[in-house]
Amino acid sequence: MQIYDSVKKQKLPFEPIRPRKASIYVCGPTVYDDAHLGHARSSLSFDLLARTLKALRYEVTMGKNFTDIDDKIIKKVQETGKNLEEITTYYINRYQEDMRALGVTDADIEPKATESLEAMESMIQGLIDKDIAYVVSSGDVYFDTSKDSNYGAISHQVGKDEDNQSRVEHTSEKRNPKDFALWKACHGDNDICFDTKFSKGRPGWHIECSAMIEKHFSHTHGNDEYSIDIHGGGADLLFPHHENEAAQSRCATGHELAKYWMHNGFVNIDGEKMSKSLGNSFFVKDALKIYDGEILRNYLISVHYRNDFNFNEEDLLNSKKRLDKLYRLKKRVTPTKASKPNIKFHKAIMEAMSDDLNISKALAIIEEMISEANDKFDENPKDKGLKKETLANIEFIDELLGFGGKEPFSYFQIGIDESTKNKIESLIEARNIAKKEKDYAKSDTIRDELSAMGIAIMDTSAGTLWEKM
RNA sequence: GGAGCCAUCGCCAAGUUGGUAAGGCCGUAGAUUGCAAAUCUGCUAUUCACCAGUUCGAGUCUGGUUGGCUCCUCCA
Repeated sequence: MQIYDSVKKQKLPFEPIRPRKASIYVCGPTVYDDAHLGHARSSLSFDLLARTLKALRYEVTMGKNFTDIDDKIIKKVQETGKNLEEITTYYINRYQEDMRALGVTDADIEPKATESLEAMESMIQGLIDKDIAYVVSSGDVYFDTSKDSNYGAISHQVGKDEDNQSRVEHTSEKRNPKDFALWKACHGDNDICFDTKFSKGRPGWHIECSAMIEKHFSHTHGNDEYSIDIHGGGADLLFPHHENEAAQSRCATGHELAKYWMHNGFVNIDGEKMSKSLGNSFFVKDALKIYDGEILRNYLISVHYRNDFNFNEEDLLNSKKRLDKLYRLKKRVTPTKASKPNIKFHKAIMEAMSDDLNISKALAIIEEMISEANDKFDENPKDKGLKKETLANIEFIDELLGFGGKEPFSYFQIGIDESTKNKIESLIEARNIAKKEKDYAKSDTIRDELSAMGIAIMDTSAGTLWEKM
């Protein structure tokens, strides 16, 4: 397995800390709103990574956090009058609903920040004791970046000159402009805070990941050089979030946070960055109202995870056509029992995915498999051995890439109710009778009627089949 | 001001340590079909934004130009 390490900026062979084991931690969402397509893509990228590692027989432990204490959540609490837990539970549930609809496998560990406050407190206290962190008069606790000689190793973008036009706000009590908050003291009565030895307040954004990784993963790795194998997240998190995480953990624990760092690219909508200010945020929930989760998944994983993704309907439809082809092939082999996937096919796909998740190559290999199988079935529609193997191929695709797992006839009938189905069936029957009597005018009229209903039909050796267009 | 990324057929998009351009969509010609649809077959980039260099050889390396984009502030 080769993965691209965005810190070392090169593809590296994956050599886990512990043989045959892979620990992955991905930065999850801050739960103050519904998940948008960007969350989906990040989730999907690392889902693909975990699936690939599992297929390579690694024992994968996947962790993904929920940031459930944060300024924006508090703002929501104040706006709605609901309490913190009501809000975060609501959005966590909705997030999980969405990700499951997209076929994302649940993480093994899904820690919440509010459940890890002791771990954060002790990590911060440790840093204060070492004089790497300091408490200012307001009660805020800052990390002293000048105490970490490796600060900047992750993002490579910490300049030596302090007089650059950085947009970091200058707080007079900070020792260095780059210092960041580990703990924010509470402000006013409406604030939500927790008591600690240093002050009443709440955690800064970066500390939670460090603390949660330490809490949930460190015991599995003991005194190794690294806490976890792979740390992932969106490309925007590289700086400052991951830089700061790495610095805290390094200074608090004496070992590096992660052996490999991976970052996924952004989702743009019709060429524009998705953002609230542009009014083009696309929530997964809204997308799911229009498109089936499997179709969305298939589309969102079709571009390499490191590239930016430009979401638009034309490409989505293109991607859906590719999925349709897979399911039409599945129709041709249904019903049958799967045997074993074709060895060459299996190997080729695994090789592609082992190369830093080369999904484009994998998809191309699938296209070849589909067209080869169709070709053979055109010659011999009853090739039992091939049917079993083809089904096994498709099941393998489903397990590794997470699509193609539906019953093929129902795939083409998503969103059509029973009574419509019955109507379609009887129209097809009437058309077949007309065809038998060579009354083509009538049979064509019926076909037009069906197509007006959005139903396409196809006469095959196995009878007349229909699909939702 | 600083750090970094990208530019391959009408569209989406691969391209390993440099060796002579995957795949899909669209289009088109044919097989099949009562006609369609589905399926299959053929065709569809002497060329990789531009310029210069290294090399026997460069989409792939180096330098420069142009054009997009991201981060440095909450952000997947």
